[in-house]
Amino acid sequence: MGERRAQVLQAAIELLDEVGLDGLTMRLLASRLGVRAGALYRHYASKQALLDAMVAHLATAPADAGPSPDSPWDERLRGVATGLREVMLAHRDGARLMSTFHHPGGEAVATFHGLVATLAAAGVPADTAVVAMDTVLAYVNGYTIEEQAREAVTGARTRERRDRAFGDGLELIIAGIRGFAALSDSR
Amino acid sequence: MGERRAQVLQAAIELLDEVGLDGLTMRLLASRLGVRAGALYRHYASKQALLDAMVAHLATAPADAGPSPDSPWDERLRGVATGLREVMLAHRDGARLMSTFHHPGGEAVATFHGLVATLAAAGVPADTAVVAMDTVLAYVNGYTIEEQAREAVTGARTRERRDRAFGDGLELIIAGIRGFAALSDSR
DNA sequence: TGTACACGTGAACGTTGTTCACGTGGGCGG
DNA sequence: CCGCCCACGTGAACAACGTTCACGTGTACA
Repeated sequence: MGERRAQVLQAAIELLDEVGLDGLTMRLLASRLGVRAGALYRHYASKQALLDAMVAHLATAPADAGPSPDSPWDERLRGVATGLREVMLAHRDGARLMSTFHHPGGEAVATFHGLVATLAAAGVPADTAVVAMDTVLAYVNGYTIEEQAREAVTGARTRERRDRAFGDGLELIIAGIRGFAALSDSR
Repeated sequence: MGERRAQVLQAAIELLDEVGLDGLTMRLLASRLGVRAGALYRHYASKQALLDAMVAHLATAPADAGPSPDSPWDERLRGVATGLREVMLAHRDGARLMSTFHHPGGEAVATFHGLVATLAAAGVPADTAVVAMDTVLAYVNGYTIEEQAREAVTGARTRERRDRAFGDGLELIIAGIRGFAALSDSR
């Protein structure tokens, strides 16, 4: 059924990388498909619906490639954080796109709870584990949004420097979590 | 000179709180001032220029009310972080508004460097101090953007709960910083 | 008195998302 | 083979947006 629907979605994602979120207009997308703008509404009820579909597609694509099933909690946390940033950086205006989307996310909450459980098993109090996850997520979102906003203005730092800065901040948060874990665990 | 200019700015800020960033249109703002849309361009070259002015005005308004001039570093950090969040929460779509603005910010960089110096004086290595500030800022931005995005959809948690969650995450980061400070400081 | 200037008008331009009555062609059941 | 359905697309229009521009005002100052 939704074969054409998928083609529209893919074309939209490709166009996003070419012209950015602001340049992504229904008429331009239609012309890229050899079609008039009105035809797109056969497949998506609104532009927002299309954007939502794009986010859902981009977010669930590389859900795998995790660090490992049962590695130490800090390693898993690193994997989730860098993976989330990777997803956002993978496409132009990726962070801004994601932030326009409002959903708990079916698969996202699963890994979220899994990580919380892992933290708890490592000696972190349950409520602190939730706080830790929220903090890391907020950090990743905030860092990446600003990173991509800067990128659009001036090609400031190299990718390596940004990776390093991101990792340093992440390690700082992990150190903070470790402190709370140590409270109820003897080293 | 720019008397009318200031009136336009204030009306824009008031209108923002009423209709939100998406509802803030030049025509509506003009009608609020008993004027046609074209007249606004006598005072601001473009809508973006108006938005920039709004950000500049909102960001520099409550620059004072700091925690204290020479309190311990963690207390100052808390003050800056909660102050920044407060500024964003003070107006509807405040976080989104700020994120559309690209500037180092004259006064902002001053307090930034001041805080870095304070951290360094407290025993935190200079480069780690910079990382710490960047991390806190990214956290505050990320947390507040998502907080306000959620707020627009569903009136989820109460303000107190959100304050507490924000503070908990902040304490976690501060704990992480303290760990690095302890490395070169006894106790 | 006259001239400069700050301010506002009204109409238009181009672009955006979105709608709607209308076509068109292929596949499937009778 | 016929007829019908259905997915798909057209083309024109609508309302709203940011922005521009030639043209009017009044007030203040020389």
